[in-house]
Amino acid sequence: MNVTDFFVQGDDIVLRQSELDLDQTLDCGQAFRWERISPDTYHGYFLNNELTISELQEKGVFKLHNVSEEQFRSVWFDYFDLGSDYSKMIETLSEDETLSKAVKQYRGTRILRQDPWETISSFIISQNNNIPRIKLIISRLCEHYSAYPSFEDMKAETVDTLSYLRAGFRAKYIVDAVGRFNSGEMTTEKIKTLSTDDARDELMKIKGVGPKVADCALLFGFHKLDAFPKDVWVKRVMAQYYPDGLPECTKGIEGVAQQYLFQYIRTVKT
DNA sequence: TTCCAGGCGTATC
DNA sequence: GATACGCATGGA
Repeated sequence: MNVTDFFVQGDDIVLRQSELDLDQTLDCGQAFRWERISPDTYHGYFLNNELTISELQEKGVFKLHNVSEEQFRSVWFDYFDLGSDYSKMIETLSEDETLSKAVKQYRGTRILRQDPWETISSFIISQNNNIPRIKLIISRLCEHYSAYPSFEDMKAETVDTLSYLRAGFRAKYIVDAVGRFNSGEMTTEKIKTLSTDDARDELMKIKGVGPKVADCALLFGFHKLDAFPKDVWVKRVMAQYYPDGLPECTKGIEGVAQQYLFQYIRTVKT
């Protein structure tokens, strides 16, 4: 059992969590608003909350700078999914040979509990795009609004008003999503209550949201761990290692397995 | 210059 | 249902 342990130190929170790797968690293509500002430190945002987090010399020990205990408990504990036991999931996934290699190499990957609207809109931007440019487009959006905008904030946006994003053909998809949530046709509260399959069907009503974007939103924004986004990289790993489908040990946590396989196939030497 | 990037809509069969 | 192709943009 892997337990999260923390204490207050001055204005900071010191966190002990052996199953957390900042690179694999904050710079792995699940979130687009984190920047590595030094080898051991990341700076970024969740909604209107800003955070600088460093790993200390002692591995598995982190400092969350200028964070109160209240803010840690109410925001960052959930965001980093610190209530889940990743060592147990890793043990289960390691029953498979390829996954055991991926897990060994990328241990400390966690599935962040991000904002539903932010992940829906971010992964619309992600389609047929590369990670540096996705981050650039999202940074332009956040700079424009001084924070990640809600769909209410974006109510009046059109393809033309979004042209500064340089998002290309994706701008019309963002406008479509904004419209559906603002009209009340779609609500994140309702999607939360649906099964993964029904939630995917619901999200795919948005123009520009297909199975991959929907599954990313479900995994990273709604924490549905059985969602399994198949991007170009995961399709490669499936063709190479799992032509007959995922192994039994991934059942129920396919999304966690996916994140390890995504990292693995992007760097494995063949 | 051509190819590619955490895909999807549309046309066609 | 499956397959082919175009799509905005910018870096390699």
